[in-house]
Amino acid sequence: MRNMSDIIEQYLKQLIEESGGEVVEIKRAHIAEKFDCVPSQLNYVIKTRFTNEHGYTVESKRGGGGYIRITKVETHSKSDYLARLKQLIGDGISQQNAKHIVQSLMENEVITMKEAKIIDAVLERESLMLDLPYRDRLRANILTRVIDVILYTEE
Amino acid sequence: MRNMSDIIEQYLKQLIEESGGEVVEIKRAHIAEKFDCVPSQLNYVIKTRFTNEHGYTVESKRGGGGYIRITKVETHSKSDYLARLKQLIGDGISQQNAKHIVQSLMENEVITMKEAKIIDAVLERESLMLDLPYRDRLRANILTRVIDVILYTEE
DNA sequence: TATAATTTAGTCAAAGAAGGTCAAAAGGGG
DNA sequence: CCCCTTTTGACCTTCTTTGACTAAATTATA
Repeated sequence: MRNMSDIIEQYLKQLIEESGGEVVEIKRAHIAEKFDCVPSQLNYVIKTRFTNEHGYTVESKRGGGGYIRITKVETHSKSDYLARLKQLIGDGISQQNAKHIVQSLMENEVITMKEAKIIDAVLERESLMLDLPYRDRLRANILTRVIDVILYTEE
Repeated sequence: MRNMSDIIEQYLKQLIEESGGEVVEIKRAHIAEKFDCVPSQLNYVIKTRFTNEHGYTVESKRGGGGYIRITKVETHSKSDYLARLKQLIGDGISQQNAKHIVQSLMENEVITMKEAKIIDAVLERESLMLDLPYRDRLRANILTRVIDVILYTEE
């Protein structure tokens, strides 16, 4: 791991793993102290690596007994999971968020790495040949249809 | 060796060799300092000597903890065939012809049925949201890039 | 009980740390 | 000499780190 944010990301994922793979609750200041960084770095890590597109939900509470709770979104029902992704995509999506979704699909073993690479390649801005905001609309349209294919394809 | 670029090329290949022959990860600024050249010379070396055609894949990340990773990939055994398909596609292709190409890829076991369905879905006119003749150009562009991924993806 | 103090977490923008691009200048081989 | 390759540097984009300021909950106090 090359930087603090990556290290913290790994640490949090490990905590989730250890606690049954579903959820983890932390104290921001405590983690910050453990890794000798400012508390707001935790917010940065969460905002860039534990988004909905990545398949996580984050809740928190301030004040005494405050916490940050990161929950891994349930993906056991494939159709629910894919429906949720379609909702996230909506009618426009950035390349970055699309990549996060594809990554999530792969981590949840809905697609293979090769399939992920193919889909990623399709969704790159250089592939789509359009300017914003049309490009994000096109990307959303394509990705949604790909997800439908995945949903209706027996393996 | 007569020039800096050749020397750096050899050095990087040696690094790959030493690390098991597959991959090397460098810091651009660090290598530049070692060879006393400007950092962008590394980009030149990579762009001219570590391309896909040369059998390498390059990834990188900016910011703190950034890196450049060069991976040696085995080019696909069916590369002649894939090159021919790319030529066939040119800079425009109909949905029907695209389907034929995807079918051919599957029959030649270059892609699986699921991969074929995904690619087909991407290339349908309803996915591409454009009117002719732009749609056929977009389809050609996407399919060409997909073939490149297949070409340079380890199986 | 209302208010003040304390304890958490959130936001945002600036600074820092890489790598990328592009085009001009410099070299070298025919 | 001419053309192609290499070298160089100014400027750009992306990602990370940091800290000042803000907001919300809880706890202590008048």
